[in-house]
Amino acid sequence: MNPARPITTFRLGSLLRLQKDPKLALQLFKNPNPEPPLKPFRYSLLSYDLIITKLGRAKMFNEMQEILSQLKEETLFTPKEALFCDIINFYGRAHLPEIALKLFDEMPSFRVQRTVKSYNSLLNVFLMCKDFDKMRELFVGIEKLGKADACTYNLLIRGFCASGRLDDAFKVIGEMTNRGVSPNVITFGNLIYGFCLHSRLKEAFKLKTDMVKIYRVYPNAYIYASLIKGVCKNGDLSLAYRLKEEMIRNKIELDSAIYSTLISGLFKVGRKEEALGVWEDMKVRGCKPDTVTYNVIINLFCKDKDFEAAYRLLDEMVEKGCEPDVISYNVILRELFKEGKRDEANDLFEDMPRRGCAPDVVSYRILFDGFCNGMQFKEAAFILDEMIFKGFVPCSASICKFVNSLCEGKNADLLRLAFNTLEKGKLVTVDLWTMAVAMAYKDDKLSSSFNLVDSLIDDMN
DNA sequence: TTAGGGTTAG
Repeated sequence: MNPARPITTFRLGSLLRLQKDPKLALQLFKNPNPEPPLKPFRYSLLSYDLIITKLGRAKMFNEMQEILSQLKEETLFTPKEALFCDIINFYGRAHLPEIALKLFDEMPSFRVQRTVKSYNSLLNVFLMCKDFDKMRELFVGIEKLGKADACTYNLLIRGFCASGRLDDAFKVIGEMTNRGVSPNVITFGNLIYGFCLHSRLKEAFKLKTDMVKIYRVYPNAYIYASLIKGVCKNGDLSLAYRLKEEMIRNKIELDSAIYSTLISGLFKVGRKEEALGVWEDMKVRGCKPDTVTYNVIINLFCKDKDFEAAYRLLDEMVEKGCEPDVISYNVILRELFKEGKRDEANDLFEDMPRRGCAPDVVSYRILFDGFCNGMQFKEAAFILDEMIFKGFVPCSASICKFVNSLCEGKNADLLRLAFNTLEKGKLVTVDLWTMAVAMAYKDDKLSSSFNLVDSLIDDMN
């Protein structure tokens, strides 16, 4: 960097935009010029927006709070409400609803006027966290801020659907129209999605008719996707095809979601060739497959034990700039284990970070269960330790099975190691203790068994 | 980025 050219307010914005690493971006923000400045650096609102959203996306909340405190002291400009919507959303995704609420309450001290937009963002946080009581409580309090809009009611509908209260969800339409808010295509989409999810297809289709007849709102691709998935789950593939034809007739674009649903539905009922036909048709019609579509096809080849084809698809995704995600890998990992290709699976798992994809809780569970089923308990213990260290938890049934196997195999060393690991994750239950103690007593060498129990207890303390 | 669909498995 040329020291003769100090970084200006404007240039900091451009540099922040380019810096992908949030830590480096923060460094740059805090110290734009290495030389001690003659006068304090003047930040732009854009720089604040960029650094705060970068830190929020990276879940670097302490650092983000620090910048927010600094922003609060700026008097030359007032931040936009949209920035606070973003931050509230970041806290929601991190399952920190109380902090989101606190920030919402503090907005006026940033000289930001709260409207129904930030209120809806907050409502969405409690929806994400499945705190439906709190949603209801917030909804009752909205009058203080303004009028609930369609988005507010749509969030409420999702809350009811998520808690299985479909009839209450349906009643929201009446409530909103009574208050002069018109239901929109998202309102009907949410309801149809809920009905389809609970296999109440008749009501879903009735709503699709009524939304047009009564409200003059027309179904879009989102709604067709829910319906197609619903009828596929029911095994009615001909109806799924008819819905697709109806979309073409109504000039609704067949997007990748529609194709993913159809291909997946066809494959699940054993119509593999037809599924591959739709996959070809999709490409012929110029609809670009995305990560989800590729995942559906990868799943198809994996279930067919054609791992070479699955790997080829992973490469094709990278070539086409459509990055494989954790599901792409989990699909392959699961099938590799099912086929007993545990070494190959482990290699792929270990290669994931290099390929730019961090394993998630599902990946770890696949490995842990896979090694247990293959009686590779040492490897299972190793994965267990790694996953618990990362804050992921195995299924309780898997832990039980694992401990049971170690007991049956009288594998005292691994058992001690496993208890140690499980304790770190606070996962040792009474059942597991009972199993270990029973094993100790069953052993004819009673004295050494007491030693085992003692050492298990010692390790805990 | 105020709200919605489709893929793993459970």
